[in-house]
Amino acid sequence: MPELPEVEYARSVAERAAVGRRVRDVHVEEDAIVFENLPPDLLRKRLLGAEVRAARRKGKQLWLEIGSQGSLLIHLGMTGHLRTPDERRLKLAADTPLDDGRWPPRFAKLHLVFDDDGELVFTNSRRFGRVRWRQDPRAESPVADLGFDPLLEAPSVAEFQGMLSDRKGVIKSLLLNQRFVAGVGNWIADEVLFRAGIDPRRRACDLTLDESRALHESLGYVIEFAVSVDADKRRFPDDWLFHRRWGKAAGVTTGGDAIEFVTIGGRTTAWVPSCQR
DNA sequence: CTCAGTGTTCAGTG
DNA sequence: TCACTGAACACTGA
Repeated sequence: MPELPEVEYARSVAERAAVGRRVRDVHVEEDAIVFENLPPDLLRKRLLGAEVRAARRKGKQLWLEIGSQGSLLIHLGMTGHLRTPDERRLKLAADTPLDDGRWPPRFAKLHLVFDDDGELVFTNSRRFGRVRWRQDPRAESPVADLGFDPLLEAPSVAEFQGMLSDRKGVIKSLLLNQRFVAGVGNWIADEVLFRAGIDPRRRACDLTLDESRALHESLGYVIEFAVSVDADKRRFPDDWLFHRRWGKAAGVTTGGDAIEFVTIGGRTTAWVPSCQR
């Protein structure tokens, strides 16, 4: 479930299953919310017989280039996945109770079948995900409105320090602002601030140069590590706050420091007052 | 039964 | 106009 590392994994799943293939069959669920203004017949017409040329991503936005006409732009929302029969077995079978082994999976919204008999399914149980058509995604909303992607185009430390000094909002909220940095969600924002030792309630422009540098470093580290293990949370390092903010292990870090919760920008924020100033 | 939630948008405020 | 905040959205699972 989708912050940048999960979306990057979904992109790689789509790349392996779809790129270089032609679409032989399309099943579209009737869903005016998820498909916005995209009528099922039109979507089917655009996809059928077309070749998938590439699978790309910026922030949490993911798109498949379809022939030379345009791209199928997908946002996973809070509960979206891209599934293939293999991927389901290999990685995510144990990941969510929604995955009970059936194929096509529950909550399938779009089901593509390719000329090599491969398949790709977009699922979305709570319907915050979106499927859109864009001629040139990078030049149009919402991709055009995104800030930098920390994996693809991270600014230098000096540039990042300058960007922070221009912002007077709360740092946790700024990290969640996709127009500032694309791909950071609630748990990554908390993890990054924990690692950098910064109180999530601080104003961005009040951070010292050392703190800004630490934040730049931790943003790169957390995202690159999570991507390197295919966003598999079981492989995240033990000392990450991630493992300690929910469930039975919640409440105390591996170092023995108390974890507290506060609402910032409408989101539950986990932080460690004794380590974050 | 109630409520939180790995996300985004939009109305309202300063 | 800009920056920012908080509510609303849809629905499952705890």
